[in-house]
Amino acid sequence: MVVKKRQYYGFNGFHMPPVPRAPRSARQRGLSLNKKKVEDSQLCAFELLASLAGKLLQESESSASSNASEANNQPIIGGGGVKCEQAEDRPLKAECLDHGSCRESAFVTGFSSPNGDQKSLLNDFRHAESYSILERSSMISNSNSSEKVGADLKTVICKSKSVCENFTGKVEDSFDSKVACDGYVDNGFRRHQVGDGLDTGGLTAENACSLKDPMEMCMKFPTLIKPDSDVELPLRREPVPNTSIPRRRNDTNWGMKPHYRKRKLCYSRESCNSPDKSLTGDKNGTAVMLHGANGVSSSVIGHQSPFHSKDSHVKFSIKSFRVPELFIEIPETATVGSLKRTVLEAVSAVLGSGLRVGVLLHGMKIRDDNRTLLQTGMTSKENLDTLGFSLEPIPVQAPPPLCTEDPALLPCDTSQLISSSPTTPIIDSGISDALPDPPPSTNLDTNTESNHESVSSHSDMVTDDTLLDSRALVAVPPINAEALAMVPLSQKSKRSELVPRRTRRPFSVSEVEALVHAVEEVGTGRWRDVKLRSFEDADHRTYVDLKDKWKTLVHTARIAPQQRRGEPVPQELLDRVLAAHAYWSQHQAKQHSKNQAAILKITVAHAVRNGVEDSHSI
DNA sequence: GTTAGGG
DNA sequence: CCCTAAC
Repeated sequence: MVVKKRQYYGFNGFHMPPVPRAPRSARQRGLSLNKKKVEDSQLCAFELLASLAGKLLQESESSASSNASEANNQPIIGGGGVKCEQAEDRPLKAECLDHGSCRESAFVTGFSSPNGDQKSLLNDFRHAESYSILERSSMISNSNSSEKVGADLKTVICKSKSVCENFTGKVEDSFDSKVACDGYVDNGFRRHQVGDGLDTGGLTAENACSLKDPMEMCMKFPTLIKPDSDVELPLRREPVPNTSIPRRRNDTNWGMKPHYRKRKLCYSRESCNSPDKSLTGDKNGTAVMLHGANGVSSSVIGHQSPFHSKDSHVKFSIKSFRVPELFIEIPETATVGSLKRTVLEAVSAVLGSGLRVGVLLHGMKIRDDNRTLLQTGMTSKENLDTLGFSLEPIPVQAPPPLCTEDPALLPCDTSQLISSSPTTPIIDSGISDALPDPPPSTNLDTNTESNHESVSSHSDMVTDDTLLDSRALVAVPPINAEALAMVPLSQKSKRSELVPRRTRRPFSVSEVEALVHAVEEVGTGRWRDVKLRSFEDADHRTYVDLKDKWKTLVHTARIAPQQRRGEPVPQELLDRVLAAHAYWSQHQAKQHSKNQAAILKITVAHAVRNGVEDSHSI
């Protein structure tokens, strides 16, 4: 199973950074290479949580009958995951059932080592307001440890009720969670919940342990987790504005960081590992957004419960949505408060402009709304892992320059999508980084992330996050679209309004004659000379006008007389036009000396022709 | 600023 | 005639 997972990630091209125990900094960078252990551990936590949650839900939902089979079959995507799930399932279920409320919320807080050294706790949370959170804190460190740990732990947060209920199969994702993590994980929140869970008597550590090896769980988890979801605006999230800032700094400590370079992988793993990642993800995500433009990817958790034969339902838990990128430029002297406001405004603008939801599977946007989940393959576990939702600005008028939203722009979309989607690895992050702005980051939030590493914390409000990430935050969508639209319009209007079209002044026969004569002498291609020679005093006749008139004269001469409009031009002049045009077309006219000769030739030719005719007539 | 062409 | 690209 693990292998699969890896492959999966591999597909993405990202390697999850291992994280488990090493200090974040170490992990993130150096360790990143070490995927296995760390990752696994991390993953496990999530997976466990997810799996547990999912199972609980499923069971609660489904009849008991399905359970056994499910456990076997359901393995989460990751092979390892499967086991965990299975093992876990029952215990969890039992727990849930006992409690009866499991579906409402299940939380797992600390996970311990597989061996049992570590403890894992599974808690039930019932507070509606609270969101269930799965953390793998213990893995990293003591759950008690506080914020940092929490941060690292970060993981999946769900709205307790809705989410939990929804969870069926696994829980994925997470990156996003960063926000969630921030908020909750830190501090008190986490503890609080934990405490609740314990008190509640929900799942206990024991249970958790029983579930399985944390390691395994972790392993699985990763698979579940999707990298793509980067940032998130957790729906649920409570605002924690004030705290947010401080936290972030803390977050940084947390160590999450972003690896933007591979956002996905980073996310996934990091997220698992630490909350930072989420932040990172944001950033990365942001970057991604830039590319893509649009949207917003969401961290989604999809659960599927294939087992239930009854009516198969696919459950999705959408933790958060990434906010479209916003670009914020603000003076260094601006206050943090103003920065927040600025970001908030930007975010509000984006959200307020109207959004539509996009569904991505395997990084591909599913545009056909008529397809069933089954048809799209969304019901399969594997696919679920790659499932993602995106918020896209509704194209208001002109499609934004970016490809962002418009589905029409496949490439862009794809890229974006891809980036967002966990499955596909994304490059953007790199780009974003590149773009970066060291400066901006510095200004804005230094803390946030000038380094990817430093993490921004999710803890902060979305806004905050946004800001942080912001180094490049731009609400691409609506704003750009409008702006774009505006530009063109304005331009058009300009011309008409500002510079009224000149009044039409048809050439008189005499003017035509003068023009023909001039062209015969200097040739075509020397309109300025023609102007000077024959229309010097005619201010309303520019050399461009003369050129255009010659063009029309040639055309007129070539068409049937009946087709000609306007004041009739003597055929004689039209003949001269054709003669001169033919001549100069072959001679490139340019030298005056030659011109003179040319003139003669032309004249002669013309005369000859006429003469011939005349002779005949005569 | 001119040319050359498309609109 | 306008608008632009290309000189």
